[in-house]
Amino acid sequence: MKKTKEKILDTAHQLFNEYGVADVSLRKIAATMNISHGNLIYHFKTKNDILEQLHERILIAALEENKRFKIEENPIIGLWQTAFSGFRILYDYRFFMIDLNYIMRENPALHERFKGLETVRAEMYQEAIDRAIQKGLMRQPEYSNEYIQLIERVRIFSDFWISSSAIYYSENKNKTIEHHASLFQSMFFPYLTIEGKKALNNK
Amino acid sequence: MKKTKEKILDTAHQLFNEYGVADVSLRKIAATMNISHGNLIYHFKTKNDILEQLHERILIAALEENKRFKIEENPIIGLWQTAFSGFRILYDYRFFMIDLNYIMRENPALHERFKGLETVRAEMYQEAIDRAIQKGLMRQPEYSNEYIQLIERVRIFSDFWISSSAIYYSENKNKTIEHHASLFQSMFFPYLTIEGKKALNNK
DNA sequence: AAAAAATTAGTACATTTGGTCTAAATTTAA
DNA sequence: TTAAATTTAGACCAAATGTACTAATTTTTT
Repeated sequence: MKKTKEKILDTAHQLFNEYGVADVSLRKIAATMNISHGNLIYHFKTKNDILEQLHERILIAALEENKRFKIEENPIIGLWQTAFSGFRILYDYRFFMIDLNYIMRENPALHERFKGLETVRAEMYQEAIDRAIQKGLMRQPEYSNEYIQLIERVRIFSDFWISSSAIYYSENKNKTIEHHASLFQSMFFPYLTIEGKKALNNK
Repeated sequence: MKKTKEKILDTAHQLFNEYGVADVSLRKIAATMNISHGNLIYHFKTKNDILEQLHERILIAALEENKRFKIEENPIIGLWQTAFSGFRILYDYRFFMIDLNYIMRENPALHERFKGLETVRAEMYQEAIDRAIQKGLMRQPEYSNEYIQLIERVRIFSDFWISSSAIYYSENKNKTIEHHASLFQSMFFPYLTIEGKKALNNK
């Protein structure tokens, strides 16, 4: 009977998105779902425990969403697909990215975990770009760390486009995601070869 | 006799950088500087009042720093100079960028002000790029909104490189700033013409 | 020097929060 | 059906916070 546990996570998720992590207390969560404070504490001792569980949910959701795509022979398109599916998930859990620094500060374990995952992601990007160069879809680098810089800029964009949109836009979900997906693509555009661009237009 | 007022701002500034805005209370500020709580309240009713004053300080410091540079004939270099001088100031007030979303959420007036300033900045960037194209330093856009997208990506980078560095780096100030200044430049690199690149190397 | 204004310390109060504990109620297992 | 385990409600406490207020002290003005 883990219904309550799940409902706590659902409620916390919703309140975090609405008010920000810092402004939501365990008591507020309990009050919102009409259970006693003691009951909530029985399931989750601290807010950090809830955040860790929600982070697990994010990872699982992202993994699930990613499975829906078949393997792409064009590494750039494959990379975009992975990124976009992540975009949708993260938007649903946008409190996590908006309050990223706050969460990392309060929860060192999550901080380390998050950094580790980003390392994996960077390696994946590096491999995709290498393959794209081999296939003649992206040009050779003009200086040694050109693509390392691109990857880091892509990481920063991926980590903070939601924060940015929270400040500058208040549009609906789909518009916001599409807009930033387009921005994401535009980061790669100048590095594509003629063939690389052609391959995208045929899609 | 505004010594106390100034000292409150100094202390708040330092504590915000160290612990984050959400975790610093008015009482903590007063305790840190050994004045009574009532005294602090006399000068600043709320934390938002302090934040607004600190934001003023940021703007003034950025303006001052910017004056130190003479006008550049190369619009790209001019743009970089402005950006880098802003980088240094913002790093000193990094709490503001790290807790940007939190601050904007709690303080709608500051939120509007911040958005307004970003609009001005975007226009400045657009003008610099136009001039760079006219001078043959940057290439023509390959599609209609290519440079609008670049500018938005630059904005996101400028707003959040400090947040990113807080998560991924714990190095010293100068190294961090130099690293991200280099990343900033690399955003423009693929759009420069041969002449544009030459003009930079001669610097 | 005296009066007025500004600054400062200190007290008191209501709220919120995290944390602990107990007893009742409910569910599960024997 | 009864016993054991789990879940839930509710009370209690201590710490922190914002807010309001008063009185003392210091500074400035006249």
